[in-house]
Amino acid sequence: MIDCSNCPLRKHDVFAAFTPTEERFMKEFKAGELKVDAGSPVLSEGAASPYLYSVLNGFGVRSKAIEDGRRQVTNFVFPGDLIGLQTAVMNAMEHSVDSTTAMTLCVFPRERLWDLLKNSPERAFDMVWAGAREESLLGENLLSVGRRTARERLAAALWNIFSRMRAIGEGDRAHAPMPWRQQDLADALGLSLVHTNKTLSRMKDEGLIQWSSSTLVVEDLDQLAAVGSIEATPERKRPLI
Amino acid sequence: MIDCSNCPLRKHDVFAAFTPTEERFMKEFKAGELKVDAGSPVLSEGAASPYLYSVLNGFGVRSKAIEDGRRQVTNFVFPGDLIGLQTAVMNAMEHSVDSTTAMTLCVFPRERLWDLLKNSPERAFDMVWAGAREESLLGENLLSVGRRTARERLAAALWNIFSRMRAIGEGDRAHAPMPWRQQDLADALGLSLVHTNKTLSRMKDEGLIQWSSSTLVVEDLDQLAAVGSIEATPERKRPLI
DNA sequence: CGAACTATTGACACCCCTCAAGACCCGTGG
DNA sequence: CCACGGGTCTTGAGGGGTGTCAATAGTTCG
Repeated sequence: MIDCSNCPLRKHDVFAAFTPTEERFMKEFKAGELKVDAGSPVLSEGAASPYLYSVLNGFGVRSKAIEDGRRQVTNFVFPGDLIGLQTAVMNAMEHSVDSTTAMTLCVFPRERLWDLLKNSPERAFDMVWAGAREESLLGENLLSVGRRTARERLAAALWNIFSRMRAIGEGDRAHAPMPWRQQDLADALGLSLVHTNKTLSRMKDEGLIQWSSSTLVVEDLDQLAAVGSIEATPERKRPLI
Repeated sequence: MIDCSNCPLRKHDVFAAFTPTEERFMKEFKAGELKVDAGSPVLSEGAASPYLYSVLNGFGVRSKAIEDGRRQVTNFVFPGDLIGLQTAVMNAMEHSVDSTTAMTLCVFPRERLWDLLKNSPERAFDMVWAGAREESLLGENLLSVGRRTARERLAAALWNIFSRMRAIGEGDRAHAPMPWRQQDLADALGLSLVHTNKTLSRMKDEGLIQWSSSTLVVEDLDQLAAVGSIEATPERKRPLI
């Protein structure tokens, strides 16, 4: 039942397994696992949560909303992501997290965070790392939404999703799972659903991508990166310290 | 010369002064101070820096750029902000930081970060907090750029700037310094300079705001928040742990 | 087989961008 | 003191990218 193999709290050296001491420590920190169905809320904007989660498997979205219903998804959630850092460290969540597929989460009690920081500088580093990485992804998304055309945004977003899927070992050279709806993409890119759909159609017609039955097919990743005006840098896996 | 009074690395309890031990520790961590002129680069996207900075005074912007020159400012930089967390924890900066006014920065050597995390869980918490806060600000900005109209974006951005100025003790009830150019605002909001200017003019005509000679005047902050479709929540100052 | 959700497509409107020119502001040097 | 120059702000005209509305088709699941 207790499984730490996919826990993001070991970014200090992503290739290093936990030492026996660390493993024992982490198992003690872990409170259990949580399974949620597809399309369920995990954490809600404005709420405080006594728990902090890491994603063992499944996909989701982080999003923020305006009262009148407008929604912005700020990032896509992948296995290995940390959820609830904000609620752990501030008073409340500043964004919501919802599952897109069924997910299973690793549960950590927030009140033990202090012990973690005190007793394990490696884990402290990991959490700083996780925060910095999230900030970096948000910045990239902000650049897209603020300064790229619809076509570029879509290309960049699909490239990123493809890249992150590959990084967690999903899909193969040209294929990747694509669990999100067009509406989620539109909300992530600051576009309307209709325009997202039309732009996607055009990209399909051009043979740039294929997307059906929750699978994304990209023959030429570099071309996609070029269309998206992004430099195709793979995920940095190995922090320095 | 060594002054830690405005250092963000004490968010654990923002009202608590450093203990003598902590003070000694931080002074030892600090490598010196750096003064930069207005309009100078501090840290560049893609570069690694051996230093981490905190802002003692002055203002700046964080920004990302596309090769063809398009620029997105991701956040405004205020005194008390931490700069270079990404370079400290990942391999390189994912965004640039430039000074808007003259700034003086507190310099910390990156290679001593590990000691900091190991010896001071309070500081570790502070850094996690700083990262989470930055993420929260970016998320708010992303929501604006993706889902708000030009008018709303401007109102929200000015409200936020006003609010952050007040939080650091600048300005008074209705006045606040406004060091940035319209171009910076436009780049932060994903708008063109021209449209930013026209929308601002309209807001001035309506008496919603005044802005001249680097000073922002807002008589009715709540009205501004309403126009921006934001809930006027003040900065959270007191994290829980 | 129906219900609910998701994707697709067309028509039309408008918000915002681009281009372009001029005004203002301010430091520098003759 | 005034001319000059660069940066910033302002204003107008016109075009295009994207949003909204609305209706239909396709898909999934009970």
